[in-house]
Amino acid sequence: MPRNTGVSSRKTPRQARSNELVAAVLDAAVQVLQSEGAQRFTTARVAERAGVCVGSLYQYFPNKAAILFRLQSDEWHRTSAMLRDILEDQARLPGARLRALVHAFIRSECEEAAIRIALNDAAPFYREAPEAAEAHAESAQIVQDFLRESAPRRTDAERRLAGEVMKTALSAAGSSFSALPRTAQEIHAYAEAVADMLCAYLALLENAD
Amino acid sequence: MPRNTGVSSRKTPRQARSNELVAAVLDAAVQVLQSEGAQRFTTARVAERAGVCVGSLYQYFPNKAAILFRLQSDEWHRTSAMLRDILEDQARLPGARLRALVHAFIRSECEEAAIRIALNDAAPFYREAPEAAEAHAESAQIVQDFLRESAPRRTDAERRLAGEVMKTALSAAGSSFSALPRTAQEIHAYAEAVADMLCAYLALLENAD
DNA sequence: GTCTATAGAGGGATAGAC
DNA sequence: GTCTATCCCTCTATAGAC
Repeated sequence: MPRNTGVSSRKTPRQARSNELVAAVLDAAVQVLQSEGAQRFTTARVAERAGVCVGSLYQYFPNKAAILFRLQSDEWHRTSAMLRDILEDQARLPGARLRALVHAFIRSECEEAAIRIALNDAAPFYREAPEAAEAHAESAQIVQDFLRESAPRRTDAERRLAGEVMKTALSAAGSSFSALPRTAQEIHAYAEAVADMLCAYLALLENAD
Repeated sequence: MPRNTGVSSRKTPRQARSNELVAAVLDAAVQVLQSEGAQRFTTARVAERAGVCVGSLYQYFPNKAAILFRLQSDEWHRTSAMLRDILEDQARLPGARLRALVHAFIRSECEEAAIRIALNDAAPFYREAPEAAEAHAESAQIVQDFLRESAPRRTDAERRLAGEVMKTALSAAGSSFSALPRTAQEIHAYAEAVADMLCAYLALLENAD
């Protein structure tokens, strides 16, 4: 039980201990996804890697999908936070913000490519979860706020559509590009091209019809 | 054996008969994917739906992945043909061709949404196949030819990058949008927004630096 | 709370009869 | 060429000891 070998676990109260187990499981889940892929992602493997037994795992996660969803959910929140941080930065022009976001996003996708691909493969297992819709709405709202500021002459409906298109394009660019290992130069060049496209679209939206 | 009840099968030569079985299996595979989803896509179910036995199925397909790959491959070829037909139409301006392509593509994605989602979910099973790379290269070449014509002042490297970005954006727009059932109006409005983005990018590429 | 052991279900692929 | 029967494996989830 690697994570519990320290003295600390002995003195840790119940609640924290359970959190440690949860943390260990999630940590192990990431490792299993990366090293074995979504197809070989099993509760047994996760439990073994986490140094706990399957039974314990099922005390904190109702099923396999819950583990995967939790990983995806954490990822979504990190992404939303990045979105918000960059797009709400009033000190820069909208176009510059958008360009910065693209670079940051593509870079981060490349950094955790293996886990992201595997999570994507596992999507069928957690796709139905209601929280998935919430996470989507959260990031959509951030983009909406950004567009309301930068393209005030457009209607809400136009902005909703445009935001959807931009978000989809960026997200797909990240997924597809990070499927292969990339050098820093490649990442920069690709992000620049994506930013060119999104910024050209933004410029179009900024102007009146 | 629904597909072989006709008299024709009795007189059909061996080769054609084997093709009939292959066709029946592929047909059934599509139905199973649509009605049951990728997770419940099993050789047994496909065979049952095709009205053949598992053993026969395995005489024409070495394994489950081969069936799925064949479906995806057929889909890729259809898409490539559409790409070529529209983008090579010299009678229209590049921007108009691109816009037409977007509309045609989004519409076609919405028409076969269920099967496409399921095939996507099944991607881990056939992703490694070498033919996957070929199919990708084929459509990439078509886009390259289009960009060479419409953005002649760009370098090959710039066009390669831009083509990749555009293809990814369009493909993702189709996948993501068609995940939910859509009305004709919604389809048109969404395609229009995607076309706006891609055409804005194309206009940028058409101009010199 | 945590462990071991296993029930129970399902699926991929094949052997061997016809 | 086609079918039936089935082997063998993997996996999820739980029961019950400690």
